[in-house]
Formats: sequence, structure tokens, C-alpha cells
Amino acid sequence: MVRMSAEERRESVIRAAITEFARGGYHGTSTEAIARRVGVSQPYLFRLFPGKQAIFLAAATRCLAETRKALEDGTDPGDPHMSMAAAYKRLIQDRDMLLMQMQVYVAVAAMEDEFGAEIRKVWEDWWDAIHVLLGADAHETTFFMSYGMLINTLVSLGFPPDHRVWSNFAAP
Amino acid sequence: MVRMSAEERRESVIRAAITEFARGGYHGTSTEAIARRVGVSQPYLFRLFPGKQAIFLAAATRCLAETRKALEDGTDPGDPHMSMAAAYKRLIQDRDMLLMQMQVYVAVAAMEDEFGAEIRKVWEDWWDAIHVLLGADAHETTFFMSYGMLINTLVSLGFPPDHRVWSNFAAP
DNA sequence: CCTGTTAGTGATTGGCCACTAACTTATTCG
DNA sequence: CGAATAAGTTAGTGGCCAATCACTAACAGG
Repeated sequence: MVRMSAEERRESVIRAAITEFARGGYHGTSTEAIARRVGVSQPYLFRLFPGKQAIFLAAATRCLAETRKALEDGTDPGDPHMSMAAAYKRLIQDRDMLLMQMQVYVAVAAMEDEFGAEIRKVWEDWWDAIHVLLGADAHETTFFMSYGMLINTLVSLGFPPDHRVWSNFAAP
Repeated sequence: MVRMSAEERRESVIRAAITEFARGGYHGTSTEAIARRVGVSQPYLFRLFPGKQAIFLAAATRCLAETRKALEDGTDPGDPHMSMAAAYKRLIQDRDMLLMQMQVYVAVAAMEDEFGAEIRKVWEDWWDAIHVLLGADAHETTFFMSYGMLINTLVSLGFPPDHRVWSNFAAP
């Protein structure tokens, strides 16, 4: 048994939660599954977080924040469009991260309360950050985000990389 | 008590299932809820369908098929791009239909078996149909689908129509 | 009118799951 | 050391939910 500070544990829980929620969604994931992945007893999760929803919210915001950060860090001001696209391509290698993003979107539609407002705010900030990076051209921003969301869908659906629906994203 | 043929009942179940699954997702929707909406007892669902998964699959394929049909029917060959975009705009007034689409995507990622293959096939056909309607220009097809998927996301997240993230989809 | 079939229900069950309570073990520090 | 504190566990509970079973009510044809 490896003892950790509560803060470190919470961190592990968030990571595990992203993986589990990504696959099962909110209702399809048991706290038991998360706890097992962390390597801790299930009831202990409820000491670290007030409830399942709180775990999901933490995982959701973390997922969006990390995605955003990866994009920002990977973007070269010299050629933002190309470098950002490349950064997203790198990002989606992590399937769990991408699936979690999708789960967050449908969860917001379902919960529709404080949770929704919180996520909308994070997403909005993300949008704005991209907007600035792409030279504050609204058209470009919409364009980039659109492509991103299509990619999410194609990955979710599990189309293999050589399928024709991917043809416009082919590496040069 | 209104008696119906099994086939008619199945139809009602599919409609009810789309509404319920759209809001709760696969795991977040009880067969009880679907049955209540249909106006029928819960066990009877299992006479009409072999199980919950089968109900979801029926609802999923129906949702995609109807969406596709609405796009095809709404597209004017004279100006496919504009008319198809308008058709999608009309389509998304039905929030349940759109949310169900999202639920299908995440469900495929989770189930990842026969179910996934079935849905991929339907989606692929949809893609091809759009492709032809848009003049077999792969770039245009990707473009259109991307916009569609971004719209789905924005609706799921619940951004009000006057929010800046919508600015590029503003009506002329 | 009776007999086979089809539509539909009520009661139940076994399993899972979020969450609580009460207890145990390790760490820190005066 | 020893006692307060923080990390973690085992055992249990009430509620929900998919699926089954055994049954009843309506209709159709002869």
C-alpha cells in the first residue's frame, strides 16, 4: 500500500476518471471502476470528492484544460494554422482524452445546471484562446474548431485512418 | 387502453426511445422511462425487442436515417451548398434528434462491436450521399460535415443562439 | 360460441451501485 | 515516546433497473 497525500490522490483519481468516463460515460462508469484503477478502495473516493458528479466535473474540466494547453503550447506564432493542426493531430493519439471530450458534451446536454455553465465557460475561454492564436479571424476559428469536432466524431465512430472519410486530413 | 399491432408499437417505442436516449444516453435511460413515454408496461418492451441494446440500436439507426433523409430531401440541386445548410438548420430545431446523434457517437466508442460496425456503415452511406449531392468534391463534403459536427457540439453545450461562438453561422 | 393467437400486465428477482458509518493503520511533531 | 491527525479500509444499506415468469384481455376465423 502506497500512501499519498490527499492532493496527490485526487490527482490520480482525476487521471483514472478521465480514462474510465471516456469509455463508459457518466452513467456507464461505476465509482468502483475508478477506484480499482487508482488502486484504492471505492469508499475512499468519497473522502476525496463529495460525490460522483464532482469527480466527473473535475475530470471534465481537466480534460478541456489539458487539451487547450496542448494546443497553445504546440502552436508556433509563425505559422499558427499549420502548427495548431499538427498539435491537434498529436493530441488525438490519446484516444481517452478525445472520447472524454465527447462525453463532456453529451453530459452537459443531460445535466443542464451549474455543471453546464461551468463547462461552457471553460470551453468559451478555449475558443477565445484559439481565436487569438489564429489571428482573431472568426472565420479561421470556426473553421479550425469545426475540423476538430469532425475529427472527434470520426475517432469516436472508430473509422480506421485509411478510410475515405479521413481523406481531407491526410498527412502531406 | 389502445391496442396496436406489434409493428405499430415498435414504431412508437423507437420514437420514445430517441427522446429518452437523447437526454440520458444509453446507461442513463431506464427501460421504465421509455415504456412510460410509450404508455405501455415496461416488461412489454422485451416482447417487442430482445433487449435494451436492440432498442438503442433501432433508435440510433432511425435517427441517422431520418437526419440523412431530411438533408437529401431539403437539398436543391441548383444550389446544393446553401440549401443543404438551410436544411440542417431546420433539422436541428429538433433538439432530441441532434442530441441522439451525439449519444450514438459516444455509444459506438463504448460498445465497439457489431453495433459499431452497423452504425459506421449507416454513417458512411450518409457521408457518400452528401458527397454526391455536393458535386463529389471531397473538400466540400468534409467542410459541410465539419460544420455540422461543430453545430452539434455547440447545441449540446447549450450556447444561446446569440453567443459569439455562433457568429459564423448567423443567418444572412 | 369456442378455440387459437396476439397484445398486454403485475409481481418478482438478482445484481449492481452510490454513498455512509465505524474502524484501522501510518505519519508527523511537540 | 505518545497523541493528534491524516490516509485508508471493511462492512453494510437502500434504491434502482434489466430481464423473466406466469398470467389476463382482446380479437379473428371457423
